[in-house]
Amino acid sequence: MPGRSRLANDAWEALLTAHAEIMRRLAAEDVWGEVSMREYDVLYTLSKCRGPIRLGELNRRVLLSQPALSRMVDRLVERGLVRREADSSDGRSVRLSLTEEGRAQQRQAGRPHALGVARRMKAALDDDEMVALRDLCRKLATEREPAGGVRA
Amino acid sequence: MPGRSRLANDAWEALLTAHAEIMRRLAAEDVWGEVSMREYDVLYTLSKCRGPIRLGELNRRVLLSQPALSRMVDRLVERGLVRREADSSDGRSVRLSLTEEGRAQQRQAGRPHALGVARRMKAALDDDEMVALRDLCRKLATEREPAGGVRA
DNA sequence: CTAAGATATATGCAAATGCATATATCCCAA
DNA sequence: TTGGGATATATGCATTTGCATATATCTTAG
Repeated sequence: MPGRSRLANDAWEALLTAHAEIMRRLAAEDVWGEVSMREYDVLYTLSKCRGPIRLGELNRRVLLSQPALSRMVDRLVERGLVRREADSSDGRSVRLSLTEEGRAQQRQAGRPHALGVARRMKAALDDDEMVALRDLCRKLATEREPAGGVRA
Repeated sequence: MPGRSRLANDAWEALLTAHAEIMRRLAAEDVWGEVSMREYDVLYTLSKCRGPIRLGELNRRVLLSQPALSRMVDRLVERGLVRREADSSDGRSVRLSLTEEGRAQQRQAGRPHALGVARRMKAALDDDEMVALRDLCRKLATEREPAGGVRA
């Protein structure tokens, strides 16, 4: 494997490892109380959106299959945390948003969660490093799908 | 939220987003054929180890609950990809390693997978950036658990 | 206007997952 | 040596997930 590809894979592996490591710790420590971590992910994503969004839109930001997400939304609606309304301009679509209760739950779980995240990040990295990490990850996530071929 | 904690959370969120984004693309594109992505993760982890390792050791590197991993190993053993032998020095423990078939499958899935990873990373980042990302992630993953308290 | 194909979400169902707990073994103090 | 507690892995069971596909709606060539 040429050095550059090697490096690319090492970087990806490091990202994977860091992700897994921290996820595990956050899952273990935080008081997720009412909502699971995955549910929190959905609530948090909705909380960041100005208005209602489509299921597919939500799905683009949450790492779950479309059917799994559809059902998770079912449960959250059932529990009164999410509102699911018809889209007047497109009969196939649904508009999803947080209820007040959902927003409250998101905040309640979010506070200690954010503290745990901050504690770990700050323990490992200084400000410049956090900025660098943030920007590199954003760049990575933003990058358009490079055109097809397997041509390394 | 103080600026530094804000920054910490932004960086973490960026990492999460990059992870989800790339994971989704890798899952969609790659020819995972026989093995699922999670199974590949296990096979890959085993392939990197010199000798056999314990289930707990494997579990430390794979983001799955211990019971889920135990059963995934069951299936991989069933399919002849992993060897599970008793540990002579500790009756509670098992020693896990790849079979030849398992190693072959790992390589077969690993090749195109690595190409896909490299293609995406290289499309988004230059060499210096990949080095920086790798090192930051390693630093993050390595950091010892900061002592308890919620004292931000 | 209509039928064929795209798009957005939901469902049936088998498989995988997590939580709680069981089982087997190890370690150590008394 | 023995009993109590730790440690490593496995099991029972309800829930969640993904895959394939169904359903409903939209879009557009003709």
